[in-house]
Amino acid sequence: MLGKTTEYAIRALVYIFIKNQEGKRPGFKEISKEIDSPEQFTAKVLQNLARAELISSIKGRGGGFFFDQSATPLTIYDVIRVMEGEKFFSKCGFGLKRCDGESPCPLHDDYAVVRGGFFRLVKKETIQALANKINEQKAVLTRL
Amino acid sequence: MLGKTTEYAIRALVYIFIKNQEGKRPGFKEISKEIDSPEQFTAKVLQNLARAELISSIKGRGGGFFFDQSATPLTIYDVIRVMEGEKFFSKCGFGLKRCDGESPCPLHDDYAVVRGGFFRLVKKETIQALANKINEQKAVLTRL
DNA sequence: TTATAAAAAGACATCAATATCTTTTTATAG
DNA sequence: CTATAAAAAGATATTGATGTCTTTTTATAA
Repeated sequence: MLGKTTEYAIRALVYIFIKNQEGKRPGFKEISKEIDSPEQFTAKVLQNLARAELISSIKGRGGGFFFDQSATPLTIYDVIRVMEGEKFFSKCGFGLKRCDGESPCPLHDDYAVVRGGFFRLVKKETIQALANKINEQKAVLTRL
Repeated sequence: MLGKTTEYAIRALVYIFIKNQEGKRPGFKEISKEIDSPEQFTAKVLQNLARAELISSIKGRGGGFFFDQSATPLTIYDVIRVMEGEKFFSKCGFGLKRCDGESPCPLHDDYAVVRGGFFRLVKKETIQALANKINEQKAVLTRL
């Protein structure tokens, strides 16, 4: 479903948020270790997230990654949009270049329902909500 | 969602079924032309489908691809299973190696619902049903 | 029995996603 | 200032998915 790049992004963001709550700004080495992702590749992912302004970063001693205090909760939707692009949510399940109510593929109607469910999920869930589940030990961030 | 390989497979199977209804056995050149897919690559996909016995093929003059008369309707699920492998339906949406009720990722419950919807869709829909939609002009097989 | 049509098979090519390595820039501590 | 810690950037490597080309096998028609 989601690419590894996006999975790393979501896991990294959750971890960053959790550490931020403790008043810390983790760096990419710590993050990649904790979320079980390749170090340098994770650095690139974090760069992209920072460039897209989903997080902020500070270079140099004592630097790292963090969410702005003022920031509103970040939806999974926003992360996917940045990492995979907007078309991710509209691609035809049957592979047609164009597919809509006008000229639908034979899966169109059924697929629209499933996709709608996915869309609602990612619009509802936020990095902060996921972090809370981890904090409350209702879910885990990694499993090796 | 699905790889191109799987998309080609589904479109090809629908086309083959439609032609079979007319008493014909299309070859890969005709198929790839009609479903807008690369010729040689489609030949490989069809080989795989034949090896997996989702369709049959006959070599030589007058040969081509076809469904056994006796065959029961073929679900999209079966096609995906052959093309993408069984794990396609159980992969964690968060990217964890292990993720279940026991030790869930923070997306697990919500994701299970969406995935369940997808699962039911592909278990319900069949190549034959999709072909009927095309025949009844309720849907299209290609759009260039 | 030979020519031809078609799928099967094998080898190779391309491209995007994923991953690593090295160098540069920036900030801070001492 | 200088050493050090950290992110940013650039270059390169690997891998898997996708795609192409060529040869081989098999069946049929003439």
